[in-house]
Amino acid sequence: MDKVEPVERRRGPSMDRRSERAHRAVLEAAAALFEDVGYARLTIDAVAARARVSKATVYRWWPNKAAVLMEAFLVAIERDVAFPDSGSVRTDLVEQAASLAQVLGERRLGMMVVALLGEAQNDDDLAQAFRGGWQEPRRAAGREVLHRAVERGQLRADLDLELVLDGVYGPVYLRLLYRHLPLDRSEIEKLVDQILDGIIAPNHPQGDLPSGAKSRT
Amino acid sequence: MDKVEPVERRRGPSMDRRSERAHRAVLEAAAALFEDVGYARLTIDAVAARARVSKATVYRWWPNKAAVLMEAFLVAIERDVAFPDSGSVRTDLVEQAASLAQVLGERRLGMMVVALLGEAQNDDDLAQAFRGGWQEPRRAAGREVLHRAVERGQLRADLDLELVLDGVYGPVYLRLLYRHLPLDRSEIEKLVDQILDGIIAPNHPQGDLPSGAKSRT
Amino acid sequence: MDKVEPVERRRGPSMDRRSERAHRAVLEAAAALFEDVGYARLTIDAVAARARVSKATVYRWWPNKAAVLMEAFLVAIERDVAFPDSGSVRTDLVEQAASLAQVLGERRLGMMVVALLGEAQNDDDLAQAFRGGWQEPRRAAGREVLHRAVERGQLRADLDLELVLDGVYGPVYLRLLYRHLPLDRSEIEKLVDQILDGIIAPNHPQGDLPSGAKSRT
Amino acid sequence: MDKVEPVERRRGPSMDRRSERAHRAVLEAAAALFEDVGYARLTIDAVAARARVSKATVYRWWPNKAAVLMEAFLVAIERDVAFPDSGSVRTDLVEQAASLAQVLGERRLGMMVVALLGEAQNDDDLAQAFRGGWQEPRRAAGREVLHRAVERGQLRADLDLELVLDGVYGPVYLRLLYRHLPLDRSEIEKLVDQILDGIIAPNHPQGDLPSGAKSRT
DNA sequence: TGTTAATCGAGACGGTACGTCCAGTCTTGAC
DNA sequence: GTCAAGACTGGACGTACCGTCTCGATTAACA
Repeated sequence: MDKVEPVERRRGPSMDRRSERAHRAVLEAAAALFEDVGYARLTIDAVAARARVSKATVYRWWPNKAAVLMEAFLVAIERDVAFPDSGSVRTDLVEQAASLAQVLGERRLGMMVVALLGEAQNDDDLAQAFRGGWQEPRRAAGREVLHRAVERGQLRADLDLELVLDGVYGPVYLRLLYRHLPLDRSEIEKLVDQILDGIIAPNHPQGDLPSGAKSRT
Repeated sequence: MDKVEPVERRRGPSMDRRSERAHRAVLEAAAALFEDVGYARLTIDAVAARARVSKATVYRWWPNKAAVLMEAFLVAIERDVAFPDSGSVRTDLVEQAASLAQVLGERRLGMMVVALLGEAQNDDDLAQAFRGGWQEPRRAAGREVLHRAVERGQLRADLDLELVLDGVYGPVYLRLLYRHLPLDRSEIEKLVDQILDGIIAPNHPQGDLPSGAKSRT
Repeated sequence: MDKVEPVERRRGPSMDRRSERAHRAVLEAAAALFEDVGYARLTIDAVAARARVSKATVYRWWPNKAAVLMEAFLVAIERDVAFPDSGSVRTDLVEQAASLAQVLGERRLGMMVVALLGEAQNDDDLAQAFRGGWQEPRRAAGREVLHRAVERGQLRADLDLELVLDGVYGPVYLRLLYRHLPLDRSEIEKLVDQILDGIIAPNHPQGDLPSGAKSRT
Repeated sequence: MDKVEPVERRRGPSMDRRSERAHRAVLEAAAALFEDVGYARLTIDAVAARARVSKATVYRWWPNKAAVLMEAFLVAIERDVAFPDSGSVRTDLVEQAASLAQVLGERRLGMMVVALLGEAQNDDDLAQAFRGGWQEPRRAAGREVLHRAVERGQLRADLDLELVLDGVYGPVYLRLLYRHLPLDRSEIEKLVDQILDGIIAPNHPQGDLPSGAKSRT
């Protein structure tokens, strides 16, 4: 991901002239304030004040606080995308799940994701920016890892890769957003093992095994 | 679950008698308005007006709109908890995942979950009510299913059941809250199969199999 | 004038319940601030702050700052209307002109009149309130004085009383609003004499005397 | 009045060349917009936009919108000054009052006078420009007329000419700015007659006639 | 004729106030 | 004695202008 190009930014011949300083200051202020007070109590007034920028300037470049926060989030995480290729699916998946867990596990970023997810339910522009800037690049990386593993014969050929991706990322999200239990490195390894190997007891006659599984014993 | 007893509800001597109509009307109004305008634009004023109740009455029984919505959510879903016991893990897990998908897939309820999840990040009372009224009962049912399967020898004995629960519920949440892809019955079945059986190719020499898996070949 | 009934005040069954304290405080604050900073720099924010009232309360009862100021003005001057009846037109007119001069000559009130006059050019509600609350009562008093004088035979019977009123009040306004020259009591007396007696030289053959005047020599 | 030389105009070496088009365009735009929206809603932004001139250019030549409007007003009326000398005071005064009434009676110009009068209350530069560019030339013309009439013996020698000027102009202002009654040519003639001849009934014993008047019967 | 400094348009900037909306508290009058 | 009705303070909203400030682009007078 070379450059975040937020959907809500108006483009024009003279856009470049706009104050880079103001732009950065707003994003930093938004991130800092978000950490202090959370999304609901975050106000554009406060962001503008902390960034020593006028409110009008904020509204000139972003349509609402969700958009500001989205860009702040994307800036904060954009360097973290990883396309590992160790030759081992297991290692690569652990790597990716851990990278995701690192972002979501950081209090500030995790809360941002929930907040943005909430807003995106009612804001298509936001949803699109979220998907394009955050979700899809990560899934693309995961898809790549899985694809290579299938080609190497490490994974079954008949997999629905999207479903596998959900199988890996879903539990990470769930743990870190509900925060019902911690998710450290060793848990992530257990999770990946579980996904790779399945959970059924070996050598046990299962009355209802699916075709793929049946052939395995 | 006989009765939802929301933590945030203040109790008083005459509460049960006088407020019954008002109480119900508020929850109905909140649910209806939420559907129309979403969480952010839902106002206590509007709820009170629609319920033909004074704002003071709303504040007498709930501390804020998140609490109102939480109770409305819990009322709306409480009949849906399922403790299936078909004798087959696969069937039971599909049943439970489908039950969850049904709730989250219903536009109104799914949005409520995200909204409440967002609010709960900064509101411990809310988080507790959410866990106690929604999340934990469902996990308990799932845990029960898994426990029985382990006892029957259908699942491996060394499993971390919490991690398995996350493995089942996580993907369902992910799909339905990000809405990147649909999740119908057949997808749910594929998901459960995938979890049960794992995804590694059979008979393929995996250089990095975990200990548990290694012993299986 | 028993009661000022500002046009912009919404009437309803529960209007009387509104906080008398807030109402008074707003008018006082508006008058005080007007004196300090003038009309253009008078802000509703400042009025609300000084009155220790929320901005919403101001806007609940008045549509804009001109309306607030109008009511403040009417409250400030309403006790000053005079219906003198000394038996002498001259005395009565001097009395009334002096009363007007006293209001307009007071820096704060004079400036209010100009400001309100300016706003009233583009605001019919305001113009009507201004006429009804300020201008017309005073003209009515003047009309009464003139009418009695005509009946007593002190003034010519063929006068256009409205024009006479303009002849008396006009110069007072002009002096006090342009402030080109002062207007003290003795000037007012000279003015009234001038109006009563005219300015033509006695016994001088005027080639163009009007009919009424001609018969006078 | 050869040339309007507004106090607020900054002069520079090459001003006359470059700015001519812009200068005129601004004044025209200001006048046109004033007519449309009135003083309060007239904005420099709008003036600049309509004149196809940058805001900076407006501020380069005028300190504020009042100054722009003042110059627009002076440009609009400067050709209207009249120094009539018909030999008859009555005719000359009617002429001058009518000339004033023509300006004030034109909706746009009348509103400008009120607006400028209002602003001038708190802006000495403006007040001075108003007096020098509008008020005083007209009064000078009136003073001249009165002076000649006194010299010819048509008016009493003991008059306070300033008070007489106020007596003529004041009513015209009052009528046209309050707009309580129209003021056409015949009304103006009646007004001048009234001022010249006075309003007291001839041959009526006035108990309180002033000295000048007493000697007249 | 080509250089250069003044002036221009465009419009972003930090501010201030606008007028609206809602949160959450409090008062009143009717039932 | 409760409740609806709704006024209240407080404070954020998003908008509109203010007056200042870069920017290039244009231009007119001088080199």
